[in-house]
Amino acid sequence: MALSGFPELLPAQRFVENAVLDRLRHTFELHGFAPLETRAVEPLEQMLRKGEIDKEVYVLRRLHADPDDAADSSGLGLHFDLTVPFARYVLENAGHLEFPFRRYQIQKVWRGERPQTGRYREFTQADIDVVARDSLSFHHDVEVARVMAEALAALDFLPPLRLQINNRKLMEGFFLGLGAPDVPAVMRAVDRLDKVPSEVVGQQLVDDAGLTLEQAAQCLALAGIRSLDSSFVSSVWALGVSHPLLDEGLGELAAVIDGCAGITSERLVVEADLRIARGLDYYTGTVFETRMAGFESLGSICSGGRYDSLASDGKVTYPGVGISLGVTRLLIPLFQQGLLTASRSVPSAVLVALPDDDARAMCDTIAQTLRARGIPTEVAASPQKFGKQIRYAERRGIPYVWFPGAEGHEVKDIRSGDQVGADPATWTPPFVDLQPQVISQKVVE
RNA sequence: GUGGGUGUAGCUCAGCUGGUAGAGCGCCGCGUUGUGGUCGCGGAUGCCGCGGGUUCAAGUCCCGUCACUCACCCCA
Repeated sequence: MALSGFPELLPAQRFVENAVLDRLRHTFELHGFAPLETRAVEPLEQMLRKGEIDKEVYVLRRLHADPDDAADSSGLGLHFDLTVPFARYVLENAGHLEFPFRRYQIQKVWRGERPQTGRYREFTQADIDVVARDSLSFHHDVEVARVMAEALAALDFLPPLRLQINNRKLMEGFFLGLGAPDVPAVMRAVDRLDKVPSEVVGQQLVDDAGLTLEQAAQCLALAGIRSLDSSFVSSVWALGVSHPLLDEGLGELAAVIDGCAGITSERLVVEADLRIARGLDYYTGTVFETRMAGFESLGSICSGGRYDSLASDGKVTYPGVGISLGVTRLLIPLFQQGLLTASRSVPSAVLVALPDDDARAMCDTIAQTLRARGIPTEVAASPQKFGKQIRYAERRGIPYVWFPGAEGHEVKDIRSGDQVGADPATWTPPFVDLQPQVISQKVVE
């Protein structure tokens, strides 16, 4: 019985997911990010500090706990992201960590939401963050963007991606320079631009954020600016608004965009997009979102940003910058549309056919000889007709069937039908056949 | 949490104004007596989501319920 929102994968899909996780780990470690895993549960008060997501937290309770006894409640919940647990971890282990501390964390998280395509109750996130004590150099904003961009580019079987970057200081400075009375309200309205038509947002800017029609038009003009290089700066200047915070934000965003120059390919675009706002209010500077071509309705599949007070113990503040990839959100829709799978559903590259039960020992020896040389091999379960055994391999995508013989062995590539004499001590399949390969299909319209 | 849609074979679905369940794909077998795929022939498979009601009779109508799904909210 499938539980909605708690996806379970078939073996070929899990293989693809493993390939994604392997490549992410590889890229993150290549940049020196340390591996980290935190416990699955956090104290409720820890999680409820940020945002209004309290309803979404799965609470932990003993089956035999007395529901009427408040003291029997564990006070624990499953973590709903990896940022808040990381903040708690940094505070607890500050004495053992070297700052700036760079870590990656790939784990399941849980949210008690209503499931939908791209929205799950249990899903995997891959986070990278850099956190420092007291102050964090701005160049880490660039670093985080570059590392994730590189990691995304390494997932070369995905549809084209668009990493969109903006800056909260830029937006706030612009809104302040414009004379907006309620900056957060402006932010919320602009954040809805990808959901509702700009006329509606414009009306909301007037009605809810208290802007004049002219000010609202300026905000929409700002949100319409995007560029693949730092040319957005002059576009903003052309709007004639000035504020110190605006200049600071423009400088930071230009630095991030320039810092990512050279990463852009036909598969991954990095651009400044001044409509990106992010709902979460703890971001204070750089903000990231990522969209996947053909899957825009999923929203962002990789987001994050700069937060100046990720954690604080009262005396010391730990600012950070990070970005989080929604591995599950990314993969499940591709699986559902049949755009992504693996070349086979089992690791085996070779099936050793079993002529009869007496031959099992010999077949096991052949298999062991192949395995010793790194070739994943299984022996047929029963001495069925060879046609059946070949079909067994075909169903699973196993590319080779090995036929033992008294005078000599033969191995058949069942895709081509080619069958040749072979020695288990020396025969080696092409490298690509050793492991299942990720297969991606182009979107067909 | 709010609002819409849908629940029939392993999968995708069809089943008219109620008369006791079908197709395609897949699966199994045979043709092919130890080498699959193509082709041909044959075969198996259903608490028609669950509970109740109306009726001589319910997959079909009514009520309830659960599940799935889409949108809002929010977000990876």
